[in-house]
Amino acid sequence: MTDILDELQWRGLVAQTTDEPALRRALAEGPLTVYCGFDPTAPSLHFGNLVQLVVLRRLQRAGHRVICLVGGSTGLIGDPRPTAERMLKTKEQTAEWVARIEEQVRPFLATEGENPAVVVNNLEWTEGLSALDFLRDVGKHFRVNQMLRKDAVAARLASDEGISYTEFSYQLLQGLDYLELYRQYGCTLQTGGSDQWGNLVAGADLIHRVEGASVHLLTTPLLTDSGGEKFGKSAGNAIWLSADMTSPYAFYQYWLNVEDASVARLLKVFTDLDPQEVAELERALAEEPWKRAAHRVLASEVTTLVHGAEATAAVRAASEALFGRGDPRALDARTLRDAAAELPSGPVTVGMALVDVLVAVGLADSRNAARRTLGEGGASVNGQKVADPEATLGPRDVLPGGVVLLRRGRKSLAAGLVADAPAEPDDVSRG
RNA sequence: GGCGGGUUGCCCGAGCGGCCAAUGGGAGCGGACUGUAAAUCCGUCGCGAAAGCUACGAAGGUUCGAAUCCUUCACCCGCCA
Repeated sequence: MTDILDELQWRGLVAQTTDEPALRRALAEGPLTVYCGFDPTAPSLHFGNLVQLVVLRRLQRAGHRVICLVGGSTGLIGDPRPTAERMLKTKEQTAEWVARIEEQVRPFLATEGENPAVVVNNLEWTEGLSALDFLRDVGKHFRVNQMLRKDAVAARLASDEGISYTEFSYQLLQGLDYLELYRQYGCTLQTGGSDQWGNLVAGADLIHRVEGASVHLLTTPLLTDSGGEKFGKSAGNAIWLSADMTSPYAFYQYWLNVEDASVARLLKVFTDLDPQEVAELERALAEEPWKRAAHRVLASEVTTLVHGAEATAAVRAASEALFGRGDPRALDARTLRDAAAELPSGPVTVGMALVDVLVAVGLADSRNAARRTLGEGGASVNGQKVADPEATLGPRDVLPGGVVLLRRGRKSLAAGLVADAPAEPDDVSRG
């Protein structure tokens, strides 16, 4: 599989492209310069951005020049969402997030060596642009009729929320980015999620009008599960790439728990496994689903990509210790402490009501919720179900290492940490 | 600038003086079934042990009593200019 476009297609990463034969030819003929933009809508990139990062990564490996654009200016405006107007963030806030994202993106791309990826910020060419120049030089090339056709814009016009002029203008800014990168770097391919198609086209059209050149576009499909839900949410929260927002443990667990029906697809998208290897894992999944071999590979590979091999090893060890069939009370202090370090945790004390313990370690949002969980038989201490809402933490619940393993439901684990583990003669921690 | 409509819990959306912590759906959470999967079924879903407190865009007011009525403000939508 030498053709990069073929590979991207096989991996399920191509939703739409401009003139496909032309794009294929251009990719084959020599290094192309490609860019993808990331707007700073949060202090970290998330699951959805990871798809774009792996596309860039593959293109770079195939020998193409990669530009990663961080939207210091577009982030100040906001890409219209179909549902509702965004809240404007302060310029300081945006600048801070831009800085974080610029750093976050680097490990995914080779930024040194013979074909280094370039990271740019579109504020560079928009900050000094006057409103008049913008309207004359950029605005004049856009037809409102066409802008109205963009899905998100159309949805907003149809809703009772409407759309501000600010957000309506977004596509001009993004279009300008492509033109700028075309001029500065000879960039002729832009990639993005399929929901970005309208924005990408805006740039390609602008280049066509202003420079008379035809440039390429490629979008990736939205990844959804068998219920049609977007991937990348866990319990309603986004899966972030930043370890402080989604811990490596939670990240690994997310992938490990992906529904069977989607594992093969995700392996193709996010790992470098070849068709044989994927087929092999698919067979393993069909024949011995309980072993979750494909899930394990997926979770390990992606966690390694995002958090590195070391973090992955720690998280795998913790997962295996905690979800092994054995009784957690049989684990030694060191294993317990290492595992606990990967979990959400909180300080607890002997004698504390279990209700408070669940809140302290973050397994319940309120004491009411904790009580409910207990009443529903959904909580366990060190693997033993506890259904009594009045229960308290006893000295015997403290495992070696001063750790108490709390579980809510099937798979939400947390660790209670006893500050001064009461000296249990035989097995208490060595520090 | 004028006239009319709107702002309800995570989301959608009912309620239009007490029976409303607020119908219904979705999401979420827990249980059963399993494989830390999917589908399905059941339960649950503001905070508080309770008294009670906080909540229906914001602030005031009327009333024994307001999400529901009045006033002002903010924001959104539509039509007219």
